[in-house]
Amino acid sequence: MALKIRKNRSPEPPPGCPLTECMSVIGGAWTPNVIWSLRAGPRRFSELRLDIPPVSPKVLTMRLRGLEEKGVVNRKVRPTSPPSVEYSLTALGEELVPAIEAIVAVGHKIKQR
Amino acid sequence: MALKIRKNRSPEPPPGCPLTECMSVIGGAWTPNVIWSLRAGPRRFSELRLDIPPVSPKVLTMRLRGLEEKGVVNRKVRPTSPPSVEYSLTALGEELVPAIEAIVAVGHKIKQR
DNA sequence: CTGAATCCCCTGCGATACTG
DNA sequence: CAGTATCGCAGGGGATTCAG
Repeated sequence: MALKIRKNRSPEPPPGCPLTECMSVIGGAWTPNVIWSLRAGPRRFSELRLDIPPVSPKVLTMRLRGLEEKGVVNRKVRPTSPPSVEYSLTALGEELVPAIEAIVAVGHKIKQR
Repeated sequence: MALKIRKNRSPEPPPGCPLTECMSVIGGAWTPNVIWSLRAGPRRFSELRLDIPPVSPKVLTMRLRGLEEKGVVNRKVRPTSPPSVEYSLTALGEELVPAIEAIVAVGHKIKQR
């Protein structure tokens, strides 16, 4: 009965390719903005929301969690009375700042047309 | 009547932001691979397909068209008997090679973990 | 050979409301 | 403050087929 087995379905380029590997890190919506914002120093959750107004808390959380588990950002919970959580770039996270900078630089060039 | 006008529906960060601007260029699936492939020199349609096997012709065309209209690649039709089209990076296109390189470099770092 | 046209599924993301 | 839960839609991208 025409049982199509499930065509490969590889929505993304082969994992293992460094290019793809990194794109999966910065590819999500708002991700570059988050990193860009963190680049200047540690930021709390709500501060990030202020830095990037249109992002919803859900997505911000998703990005932060994703980045955390990829070792790009640190999540430090401060046991204060009003809970506060501080996010910062790890060493690895710092590594991709230049990449983002390169992207921003090209962005300028593109805008100029 | 609580008519919330807003609802902006801005699936993407504000256009005008250079970061976003560039991400919209290299953000599509396979786009970085295409640029990466073109980096070494001009390539024809089918050559690109060989370079990036899993990409479908439809998507490849979409990417190429998108990149063309953003002034990143040149499309040169050769009026040969079997039609052949050559794609190459424009000056602007060359500009974003470093960005991709930076991304690839980070990709390596990430893989090493 | 280089695409254009179709179909269709899947995920990502937005919005909103609720909790510790 | 810092998230979590739920819902829903739109669009991106895969497969396949047709055309100049």
